[in-house]
Amino acid sequence: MRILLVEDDAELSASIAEFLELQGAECDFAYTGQAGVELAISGSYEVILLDVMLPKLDGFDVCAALRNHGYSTPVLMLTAMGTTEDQLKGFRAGGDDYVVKPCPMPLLWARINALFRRSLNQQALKRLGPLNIDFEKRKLERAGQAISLTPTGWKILEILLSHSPKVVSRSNIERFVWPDEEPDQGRLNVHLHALRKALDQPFNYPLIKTVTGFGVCIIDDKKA
Amino acid sequence: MRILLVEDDAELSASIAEFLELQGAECDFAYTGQAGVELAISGSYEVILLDVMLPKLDGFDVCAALRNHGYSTPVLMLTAMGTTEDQLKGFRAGGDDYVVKPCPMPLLWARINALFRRSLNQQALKRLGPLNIDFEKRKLERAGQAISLTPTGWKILEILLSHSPKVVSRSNIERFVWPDEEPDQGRLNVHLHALRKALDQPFNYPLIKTVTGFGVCIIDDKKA
DNA sequence: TGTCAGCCTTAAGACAATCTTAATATCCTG
DNA sequence: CAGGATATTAAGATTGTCTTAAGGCTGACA
Repeated sequence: MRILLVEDDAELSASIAEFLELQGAECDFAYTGQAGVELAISGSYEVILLDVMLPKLDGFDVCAALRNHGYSTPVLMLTAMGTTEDQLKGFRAGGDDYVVKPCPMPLLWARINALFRRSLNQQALKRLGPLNIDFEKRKLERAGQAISLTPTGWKILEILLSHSPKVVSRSNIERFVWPDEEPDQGRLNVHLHALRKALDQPFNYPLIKTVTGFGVCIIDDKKA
Repeated sequence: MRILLVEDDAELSASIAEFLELQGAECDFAYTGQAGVELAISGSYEVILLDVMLPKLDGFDVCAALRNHGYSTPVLMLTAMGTTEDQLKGFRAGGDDYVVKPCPMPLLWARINALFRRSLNQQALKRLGPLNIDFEKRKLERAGQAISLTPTGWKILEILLSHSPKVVSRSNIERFVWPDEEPDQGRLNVHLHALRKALDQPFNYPLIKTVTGFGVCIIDDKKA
């Protein structure tokens, strides 16, 4: 998971980043609101952590700026203040969640994951080539033909779709499907195989491709 | 990874270097800002650690000087001061990150790696002459024709591109591709050859050139 | 409470891609 | 032209991925 951390206190920033990277996230920094906006627009982050108290452009401004630019990346507001008014202000600016510093790291991580999960699910209805996906109803069709998946199959499909057409590493899939467990590629391989059996095998060309050494991706591409 | 450490406290310098070398990095020293600038310009370092408090030319000056010379090597500022103003000053001079001393070595190492990784990813250079490179999709085209690479091939291409048009020494390539292993030019030659076979051989002129005694580089230049 | 179906995990072996080694050839530089 | 540096090739080792099957777990339901 790629996270953008916008926080002017370098020390705090460092300790948060250290923790996030320990969890396997990739963390970029911005130390000013200005830089935050620029990075958020250029880079592709899955979640943005945004300190409220920043010089000049504060967290609210950054968030509002992003939303005005049409960016919907989930934003988690970080702040030392805990009053209701501030919270409301944060949400009015388009923040998706709100955490009061200092907060225990595991809590922060949980909130980040919740946000990420939610943002993925917002793609209730999706299409990819011959695929029709409805995450809410858990209905899936390829070329008009219904396909049924197991819960794990859905999760794998979910993360593959959300990154398509990029390659997703096996370890990222694992972290997404089994967030609190030891990595174990064995089972992932089995589930991947099951997913392919349901999604690709009955049809004329595969959507799920493996890129040896890097991971897998889902693309609608008859050749590749 | 080659790191330049610019720090006037010889004792601190030594202890940092000891740790870095334990992690497999190669560490050069400068004890004055002056020497730091010269080394940074002559040698090719992947990351520069820069103490802020230096006699005469201080860290900010060194960093600014480098940027003015067109050098974009990532700079990690080291300092005992932790105020917001100092941080801002560091960043305005073009520093990429900021660590407050004393900081735990593993944290320092994490930041160095994060910087390094980011600098590689910032290859906005997704193109080089007839080459189209997409690291996220792991897709590569030359003159519109798809080329597939092995993981090692990608890594070599990555470091060549990130230094282009400069020559990259074989030992630097090795350190990048096999960070925790003994150097062994044998295999590097084999992989280089494979890369050329995929990238150059099927086409009318080579992009990868060897500069005997110094290393190799990737340039789009039909003559040279 | 016992049974069953669906799902998940483990394990083992097959297969494929990639890597390394090593032996030999060729190229450069002084 | 000699010697080191680089290139080439092929075989064998290693690692990554796929496939299958058996057994375990869990929740629904009688």
